[in-house]
Amino acid sequence: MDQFPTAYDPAEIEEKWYQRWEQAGLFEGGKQEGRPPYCITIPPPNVTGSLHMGHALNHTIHDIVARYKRMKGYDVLVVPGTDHAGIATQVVVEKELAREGLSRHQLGREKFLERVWKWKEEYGGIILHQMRRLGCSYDWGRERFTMDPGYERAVLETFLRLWEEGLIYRGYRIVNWCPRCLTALSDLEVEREEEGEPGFLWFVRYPLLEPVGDERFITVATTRPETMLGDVAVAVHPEDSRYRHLLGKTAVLPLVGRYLPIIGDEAVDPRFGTGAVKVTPAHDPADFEIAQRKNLPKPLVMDETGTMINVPDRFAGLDRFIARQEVVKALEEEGLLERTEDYRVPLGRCYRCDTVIEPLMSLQWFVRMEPLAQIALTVLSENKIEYLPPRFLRLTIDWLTNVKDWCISRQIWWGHRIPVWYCLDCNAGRWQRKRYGDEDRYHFSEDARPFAALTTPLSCPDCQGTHLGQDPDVLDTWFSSAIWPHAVLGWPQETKELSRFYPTDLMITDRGILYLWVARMIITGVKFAGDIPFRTVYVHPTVLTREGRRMSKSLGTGIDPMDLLGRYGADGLRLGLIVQAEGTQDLRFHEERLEMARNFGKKLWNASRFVATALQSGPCATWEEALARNPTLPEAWIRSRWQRTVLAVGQLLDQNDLASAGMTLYNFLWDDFCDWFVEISKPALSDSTIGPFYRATLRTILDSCLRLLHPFMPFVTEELWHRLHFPSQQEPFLMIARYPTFERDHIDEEAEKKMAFLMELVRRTRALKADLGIPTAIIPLVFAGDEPQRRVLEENLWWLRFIGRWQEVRWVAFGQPVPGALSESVDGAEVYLPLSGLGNLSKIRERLSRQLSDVQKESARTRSRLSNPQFLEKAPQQVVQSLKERLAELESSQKVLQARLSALEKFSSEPNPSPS
RNA sequence: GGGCGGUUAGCUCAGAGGGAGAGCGCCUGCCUUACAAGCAGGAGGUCGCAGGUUCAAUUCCUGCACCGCCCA
Repeated sequence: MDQFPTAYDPAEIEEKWYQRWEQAGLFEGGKQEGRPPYCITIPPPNVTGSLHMGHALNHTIHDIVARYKRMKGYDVLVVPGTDHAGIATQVVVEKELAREGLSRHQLGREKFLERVWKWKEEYGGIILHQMRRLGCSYDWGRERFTMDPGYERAVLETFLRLWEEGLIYRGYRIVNWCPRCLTALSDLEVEREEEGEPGFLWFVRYPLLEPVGDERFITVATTRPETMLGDVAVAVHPEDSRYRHLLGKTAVLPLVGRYLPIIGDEAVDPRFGTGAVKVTPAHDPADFEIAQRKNLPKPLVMDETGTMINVPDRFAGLDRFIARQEVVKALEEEGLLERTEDYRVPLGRCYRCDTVIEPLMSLQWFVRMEPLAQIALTVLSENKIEYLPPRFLRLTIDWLTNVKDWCISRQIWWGHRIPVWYCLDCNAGRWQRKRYGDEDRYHFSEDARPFAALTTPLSCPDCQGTHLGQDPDVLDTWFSSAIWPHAVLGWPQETKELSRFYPTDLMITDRGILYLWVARMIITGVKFAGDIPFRTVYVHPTVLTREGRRMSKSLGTGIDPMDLLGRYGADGLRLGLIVQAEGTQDLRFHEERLEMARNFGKKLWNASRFVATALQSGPCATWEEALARNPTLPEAWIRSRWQRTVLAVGQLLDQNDLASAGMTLYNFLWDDFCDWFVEISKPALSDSTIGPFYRATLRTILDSCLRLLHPFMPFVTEELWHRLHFPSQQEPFLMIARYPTFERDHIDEEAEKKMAFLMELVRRTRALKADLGIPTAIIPLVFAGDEPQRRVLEENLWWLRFIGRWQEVRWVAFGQPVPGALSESVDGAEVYLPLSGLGNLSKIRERLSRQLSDVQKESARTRSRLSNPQFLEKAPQQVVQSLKERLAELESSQKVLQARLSALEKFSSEPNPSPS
């Protein structure tokens, strides 16, 4: 055997085994036709990203499941990949350019895209590399990127099919607009402070065209006064008695002079401000809706850069925030500003550049969602997809039921360009060319006639003209990730991957993208790939800080998992993270759990080192020989406990309760195996009769536990498995060894009961000695018990003596006084510690009194319950019976405790008791 | 405003209609020949509050409070 180092260095072995696994092709899926397929496609992270704690947990789960299924005999395929992350990536490269004093417009679209690709080739692999360090056993040969040529084909195909069904349209809507990135953003790309940001609420008087009684104004409140220049109405709640008499009257827009009808609309919140609001359809989503309902015009007063347009000269060309100040100043001058209040303004900010988002009406492409949502609702209502935890199914159904149309266009360059063209001749007058720096951007008006094509068309299908202009927009990144599971398997081609691995089995994700991503995958999967994309959606907890706050780089609350990995090893990070991910709770990350996991790795290492040494210390029986023989009690016990662990871990993993599975292994290995069986085996190993069989048991159970634990801690288990050279090693790697299966024959309740008795005996005598302050002393023992107890004690004295530090054991009959001794009772048996000298008795007295009072309280409670006639009548007989038995036990132990206490008094009055 | 989740030991969390659990932390004693990242022993909780159902509620129901998330 190689030298077995006393210390265990994760860094070295992790690197080594990952390379060997990969070289041996163990990560590759789809190579074992004879086995049932099991497939997961990972949620593709942003190509610009690096691993954060959420990813670390997500991929720990992925890999535990993948390794478990592989060892269970599945042909496992995990497809990794990255998402091109349109805006995020574009911004990163733009920043790089800015450092060179360049802008993307100076470069031009094509050159800029070349730069982004170059950047992607250089840095885009970082996050996948970090997954490798975590130990992820993914099929790297099948890595996909959402802008790969094949994938792009699938994206365009999807667009075209939706187009042909008339599910894609173009129109004016309010979108989240970033005036710096010059693009629309999805809700997910907008960050909002829960409480809003500090700002003001301005109360502005709008003069009435004709006074109504004494009233000459209607006052509206607004947080964005500059947008008033685009007002088309004043609205109040139709039931609002304060304003009912003004409905149908006309106000005059200050600074502009436009006439504004005063209208009633249910959407107005009477509690906001004065209850009267200005209606600015092109710059507010709620106002847009009102304008739709009431057929009002929607004038734009701001362009895409946030500059004021179509406004009086005084404000034209001003930036929106300057314009705000100017408008307020002008209102003051005209005496129309009633007052100003401090106010928390609900603002959105661009998640990439932090610019304040402008709700802006703009011409965008949309997917008509209602008919598509129906597809998903059908499969969900048929329970074809299991959600864990199940409540997320209902939330998804709710979302789909009230789904809104999906804005899929983005005004950026990096992404899948929308495959739509316009004939410049046929659409003469419906387009204009605008210059942004060096960029020519075509703007096609709403009534321009587009056509879609999979590849760049050469001529107009109508006039055969060749002056074509492509729509400048690219698709929302989520449009391409919505087809991820079937697209990575080769769709639209009918690949053998698709037929073998689709539908996939598991989608592991955070709840944050349940709607924007998971629900959409279900839609496209069913619609285009003909079946659900995955059978189970596993929603794992969100990783929070120890204080329960979100982890984010900008808040400075983020923790770098790679740093943790360096300090605790990949195994420590994995186990330490997964045991925190219990239930449906969010996970408040505690580094202490990583410490626990790392200590456990060390414990496992040392236990294995012990077993290795033990195997060298004498002959080892084969497992078959060990089974053929009548086992000693500790052997029968540990086998039984071991099999219960095998059973529990398997069941827990099948239920995706990875945290409990991990802790079950932790507890068995640490408590039962290390603390008891390894200790018991020490005296056994030097015995030539049973030594060989103990070696066999140590070896077999350790082998089994390394297998059980491998999905959680792949590196250290693989290393140890090779160091120990188990005879069971038919496979070249633990990673592909067979996962243990439950063997009922080893379950031995009798042995467990007997061992529980002996273990308790050991614990009680140890506690007694600890209370006396002589924990390590080797002392004699007197025992009074029934025949079976006496027999089991006698048969096991060889190790009990060692483990309990008992000198000798003497037998007495029940009730026979043992002078000068302290006693404890276990299961009705009495054990006495005759003492030659006095330790400190106060602790014992304290403990006895506490126990006595506990028992007294408990028996009083039990007695009163048993004296309740209704309880006796209505409760199940079983319950009544067990309570009666319990009362008897309590009463007898009460007597024993009392006797022991009074003996103690006597004991302390004899200064020098001599052991009898 | 609507919906959902949570409230159990100092911390993080399991649990179950009839005797309160784990890990970490804490206290005490130990370098006992696998392991001090360890071993042994120990302390610590009217299970958020108020009602209700039940022979029996920390567990089921209702309301409330507080924390968090999602949607508007």
